[in-house]
Parts: sequence; C-alpha cells; structure tokens
Amino acid sequence: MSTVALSFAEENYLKAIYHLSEHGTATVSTNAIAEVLNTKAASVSDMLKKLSQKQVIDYQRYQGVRITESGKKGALMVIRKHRLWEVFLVEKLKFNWDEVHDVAEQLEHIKSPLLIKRLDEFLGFPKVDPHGDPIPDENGEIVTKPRMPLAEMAQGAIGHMVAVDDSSTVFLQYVDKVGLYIGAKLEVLERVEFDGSLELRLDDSRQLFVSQQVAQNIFITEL
Amino acid sequence: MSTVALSFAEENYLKAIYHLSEHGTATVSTNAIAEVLNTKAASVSDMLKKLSQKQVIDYQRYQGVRITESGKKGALMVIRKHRLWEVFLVEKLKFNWDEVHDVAEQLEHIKSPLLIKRLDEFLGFPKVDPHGDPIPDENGEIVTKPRMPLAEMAQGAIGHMVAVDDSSTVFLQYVDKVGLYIGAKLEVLERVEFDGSLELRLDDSRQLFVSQQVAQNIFITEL
DNA sequence: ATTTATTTTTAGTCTAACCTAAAATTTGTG
DNA sequence: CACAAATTTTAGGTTAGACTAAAAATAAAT
Repeated sequence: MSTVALSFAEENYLKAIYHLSEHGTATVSTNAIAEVLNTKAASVSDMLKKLSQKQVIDYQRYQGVRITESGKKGALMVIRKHRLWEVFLVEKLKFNWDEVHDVAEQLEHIKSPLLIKRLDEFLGFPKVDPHGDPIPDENGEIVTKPRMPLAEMAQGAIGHMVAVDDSSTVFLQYVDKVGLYIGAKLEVLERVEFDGSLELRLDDSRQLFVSQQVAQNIFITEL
Repeated sequence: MSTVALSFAEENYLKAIYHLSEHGTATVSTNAIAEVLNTKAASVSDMLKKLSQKQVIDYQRYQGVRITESGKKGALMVIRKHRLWEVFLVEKLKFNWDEVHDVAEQLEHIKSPLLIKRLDEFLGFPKVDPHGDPIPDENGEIVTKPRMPLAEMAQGAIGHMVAVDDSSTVFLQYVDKVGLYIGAKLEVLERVEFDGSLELRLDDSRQLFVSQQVAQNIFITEL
C-alpha cells in the first residue's frame, strides 16, 4: 500500500485542500483552492482531474472536492516534513521563525523516507514546529490541542500563547518585536468592542496593545 | 551580478558539463552529456540552446560545448550544496556513505543562500565530503589535492586513500565491506599486469586484493 | 420561477523538458 | 578526395502545468 508518487505541484494542491478542509469538514471549492495557491480556477480544474484519478480526492465536476483517506495521509506527510524542517532550521541553523517558511516549502518535497526518519531522531522527536503547530507522526496521526484565536477570548480571560499563523513574514516579525512568543502567558485586560483590539498583560508584568488583525492570528489555550 | 536563475534540469546539465570538462579542458560533446544524464542527444541539443542564451556555456552547433566562467560558478555552487548536504547526512544523520548520493541530488537544488551559509557553519566549514571530494567555497573556489587512481600506482608505492568515486552504491558498499576507508594507508605489494589487479597492505597490517575496476575508482595521494 | 450573477469547466494556447525519426554536418577511411 | 559512418541538429509530437476566453452549470435575487 505504498502511497502514490506525487509531483511537487500535486503535493502543493493536496496540502492546500487539506488545510482548507481542516476546519469545517465540508467540501472545498475550486475558487478557494485557486486563491490560496495564487493560480486560476481553470488550472485547478485541470489538476483536480489528475488528483481524482490518483484517488487522493473525491471529485465530481461542479460539486467541489473532498480529500480521501489516502489523500489526507499524503498531505499529512508533506506537512510533517515541512514542520520537521522548520524545527531543524530554527533549532539547528539558527533561523528566525519568520525566515523558515519559504525554505521549508522547498524542503518538504524531498523524497526520502530515511531522511525524515533520521531528521526526526536528530531533532529529538519534536511535537510542534516553531510556530506552535503540531507535527504529524510517521503514521499521519496529528494531535491538535484545543486552541482559540486570541481575538475570541473574553475580557479577564487568561491563557498561554500556543501558536501563530506562519504564513506572513511581516506578521511574525511584528509579533517578535512586541515581545510575544510561544509559551507566553497572556491576560485580556480589556476588549475594545468597537474595533476588536485588545489590551493585554504579558507574563504578569508589562502591558501591551494588539489590533484585532493581530489577535486573530495568535492562538491561545485558556487556563 | 546575481547569478542567473536556473531550473533543476538546467542545473543538472550544467553540473554534468562541468564534470565532463573537469579533466581535460577540451570541448564537451552532445553525446557525452546525453550519456551521463541518461537522456537523448536531441534533448541535449534543445537544452544547449537554452543554456547558451543564459550565457552559462559557449555553444555553436556541431562544435561541442565549453562552460563559461559564469556557468562554472553556477555548477560549483550546485556541487558545493551537494557536498555540504552529503556531509550533513553522514555526520549528523548517520547515513552510510553509499546512501547519500540520491538524497543529495535532490537537496542540491534547494534555493536559499542563507540555508547554505548556515549549514556550512553548522557543519564546521568542512573541506571535503564523505567520499573525499573537495567542497567549493562560497566564491566557487575549489582546491583539489593532487591525486591518482590506485590503479596507476607502481608496485612498492605507498599512499593514503583520499577519495572514491561516489556514483555507485554497490561499489561503495563493497569498499566498505573489504575494510577500505578514506584516510587508509595503502602499500602496493604487487601489481598483476595481466589483469591490472593489485595486492595491497592496509594500514601496515592485513593484506587485501582488489580488481582493476575497483582500483580505478579509488584515489590516492602518494607519500 | 425566471433572470441575473457567480462559479466552474471546457477549449484552445503556451512553455519546459522530454521523445522519435529524419535531415544535416562532421569525422574517418580507403 | 570522396564516400561511409558517426555525430549532431531539426522537425514534429507528448506530457505536466500553467494561462485566457468562452461555455456550461449552479446559486442568488427579484
């Protein structure tokens, strides 16, 4: 039952489809895929036929797409590789967390089961990547701890910062600059309902202020 | 003067052309390239036009090919990446030296100057790869110590094994099995002129016997 | 429920990288 | 030097992955 061999492009589509169906089990639309991949709907339609033939998605035209078990496995393997490489880049090569994404996008497509096995060992079997996202195991099992966007926390609530959205370099640099980091303790001192911005206490000491845009991309587990 | 962006395929052609012109400064033939790349002469002709337009080779049809300075630089950067990754795989991930080639063939195409800079640092600025081949520096400078094939050493000569051909897994496994390794001291006890095979003394202790085929792919610096 | 708007697919091109078969050029040999 | 052999290039096709423009299907709205 060796997994089907996928091209770089196919792996990227599969990963996008997985992420789009991650929250909300529903069907994924052609346009949604085109948008996240910065491509055109027509190109997506083409690719969906190929992926469907390889049995990694269920697809009938005009009806959107659902990822199959085999597709999910494939996507999770790519995600596993991506996140292990991110850990490597930050822990071993001293990359900043905002510098790793593009390189990991390339490294995730290297084909060598032995490489990933050994990399995992070398890194001490990490469970999360530098942005706090969980790393699927070699069987594609992934454990996501319950988390919510900082933006949704009630006034007075206290929690730990467990993850950030990893896709924007400038966002990550900003988060860094204001002193926020994975593991930080945060208390919501005040929610400004007007614009969704928040006044926070960081690690029981200094206060800071974040906009809703920022709060939307920072994830918390409540105490 | 940023180097021209090259595709994976273009990088592979360039590397092949560099290696073919490495020993013997002459011009490289279309067929020779086709052979080492396991492709057809017609495909090579196509590609030579592209590479010529990108100024990495000098090419007029029917006249063979000569790599330009810019092409040489490009090829050496790919070779640098390949060899640094091989060091990483062997030293850090405990790969055997016969397992690294295929993976390094993939990793050498990852585009990220920072990655290579940091990898080099992380590995302690190695000067040779696990097969004894020199690693070009960040400017494309490469120092090859004088070496000769074991097969060409005279009877009675003594030297150190400094490199092996890296392209064949079974060859490397064999070299391992008979106890040969980079750094080994070798004395030619007897040359059998009939078939080119050699009787050797290894590290001033045990004797062993190698065929000409093997001796042709092991490199020595004479004492 | 029909029309309008949106979404999605098809049809037809394009480029990169490969292929085969045939033509062109160079090389080698009598 | 002429002609055969070998090499190399062109011509024409294929596949993967992208694109634009137009057609088809679905969804929304009056």
